[in-house]
Amino acid sequence: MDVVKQHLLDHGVKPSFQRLAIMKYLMENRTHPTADIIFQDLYEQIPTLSKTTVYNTLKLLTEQGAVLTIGIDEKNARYDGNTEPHAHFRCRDCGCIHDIPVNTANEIFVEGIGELKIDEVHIYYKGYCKNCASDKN
Amino acid sequence: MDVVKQHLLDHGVKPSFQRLAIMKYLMENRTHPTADIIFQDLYEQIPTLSKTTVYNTLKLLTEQGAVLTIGIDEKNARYDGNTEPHAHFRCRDCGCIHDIPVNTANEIFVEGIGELKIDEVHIYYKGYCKNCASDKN
DNA sequence: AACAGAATTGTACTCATTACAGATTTAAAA
DNA sequence: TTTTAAATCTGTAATGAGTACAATTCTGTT
Repeated sequence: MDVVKQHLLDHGVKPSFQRLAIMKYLMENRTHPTADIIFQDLYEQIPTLSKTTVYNTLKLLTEQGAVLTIGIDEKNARYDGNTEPHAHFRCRDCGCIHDIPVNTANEIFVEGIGELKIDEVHIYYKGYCKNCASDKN
Repeated sequence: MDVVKQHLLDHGVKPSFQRLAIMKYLMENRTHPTADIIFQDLYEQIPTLSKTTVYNTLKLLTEQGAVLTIGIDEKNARYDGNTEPHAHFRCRDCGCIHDIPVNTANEIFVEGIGELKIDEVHIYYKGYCKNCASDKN
């Protein structure tokens, strides 16, 4: 069966036309897009798509764990179809976002957390990417 | 000399009346407040204070490394007068934010970052605080 | 086919943050 | 001390991501 459809079903999300399109987009585009970029791109193929649906769907997918919402960009939320544990880097100059292979799952076991019930960890790196760092000589 | 004034000078910030008030507030209130909360509280003592000044000052202080801007809350930016390396926790229920004693400075040395020049790391934990976890029984 | 509930759509709205231009303060020169 | 320019601060208006909501469409079931 379709990988995208199966992914939604695995996370208890009924695979509607729009949900499939958005999930497929995130699985094929590992660019950590904003909701608006997803909307713009999909709107070309699906002219009946509403921006509200994109927001609603991304919220649902995040709640069900089918998608990761990333808060590394102060301006907009970014979305990631890769839910395997990993960290993120963002360039201060060009704003590009890269995956960083850190097993964030290990980070959940922390000293000195008292009685906090931690269930999620986000690690955000900031700095300059290869291109932007070389621009600065 | 005044600790607050010295802190600003150490970070190359000219210690104006407003800047001192905002920096002092952040050093005395380790509650990770929003810009609006800072404004509300200081406005009682300084009725001439402008919200724009609070935003401008927090931006300046962050750029100069005198203050940390925290992105753990999707709604608003939070500010922290403690610039020593540490991580943050936010409760999904009540929204409270706690410091977590993790030496984020160590996290800067990561495998597989390619040629990225990393200069800052943020670690955000999410879950339920002691009070909110017990409410759920 | 008819109905009920779920999903989608479009518009109006909220509200954190920023832009901007005018007023005020600072600090140093004359 | 007065002058002057730069820095800082202020208030209002604008921006723009995200949400509320009510109307519409779709889905699956009797």
